[in-house]
Amino acid sequence: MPELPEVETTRRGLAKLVTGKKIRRVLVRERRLRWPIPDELSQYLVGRTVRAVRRRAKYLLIDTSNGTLIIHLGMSGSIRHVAPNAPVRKHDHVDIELDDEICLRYHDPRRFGSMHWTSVSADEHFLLCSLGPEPLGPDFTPDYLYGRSRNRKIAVKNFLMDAHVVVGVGNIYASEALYLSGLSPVRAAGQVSLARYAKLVDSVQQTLRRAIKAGGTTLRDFVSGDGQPGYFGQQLFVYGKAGERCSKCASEIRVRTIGQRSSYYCPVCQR
DNA sequence: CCCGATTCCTGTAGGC
DNA sequence: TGCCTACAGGAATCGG
Repeated sequence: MPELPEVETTRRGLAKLVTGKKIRRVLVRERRLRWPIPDELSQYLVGRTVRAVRRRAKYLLIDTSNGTLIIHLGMSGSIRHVAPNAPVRKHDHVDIELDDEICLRYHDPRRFGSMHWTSVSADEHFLLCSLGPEPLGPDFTPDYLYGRSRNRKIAVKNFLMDAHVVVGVGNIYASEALYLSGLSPVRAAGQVSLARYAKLVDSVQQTLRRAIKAGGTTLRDFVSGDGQPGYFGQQLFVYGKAGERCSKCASEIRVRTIGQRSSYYCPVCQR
């Protein structure tokens, strides 16, 4: 699924392709995504020029002269650059055609993605206004995590995956980062020391940076390529490796369900 | 406020 | 070989 690295790769590809271009036509084949695509989407977009393509959390923000299109790729969404008459595949839900015969095609089998329109600052949109800091930004600090976690009884893994705490840390990266920092995924968030949170911040950033680097080589230009997710190629320490040996202590890696999600961990290294 | 459970959806993997 | 079921996951929302 598109993780932060895939979304960022998509953003870079889109920015290069559509900045400064005028939107000529919008075709919605299936409006039932995570939220219904607004009926007026075409009215909002057609005739407008793309000013910039930004990212906030896993949201793509396409700024035009009169507002912003907010796109989430959900679990299975992708945006590809195709020829205007390219054959339509199953689950090709939306086309956005721009100058120079550029056609952006939104494809999403599971329809967990979404498209919203806002005519004011996207940061004020209800989906974005209460999001936590970017994990690779200056506000994601040990002090911040420590402060937010006091008196919280929630498992530290769920805490880390809460987008109101910090954005962009999905199930895979949460398992990996907790392993790197030697923290048990089930430990209460409020019972983790400042020093441990410092280690965790470092681990999250290291994990994401490595994934972005892998995404950068595997995905190159997600918009014009096949949109193959890149995280498969990256080095995973524990995720999906139940029964295999821990690379530090050779204990057997375990899997258990925490907050309705599979969590992989080393029972010896993580306390 | 806090937290766990439920929900959306379909492709894929595993079992028999 | 083929059918059937379980599972995966982001994030809003519901219920206690």
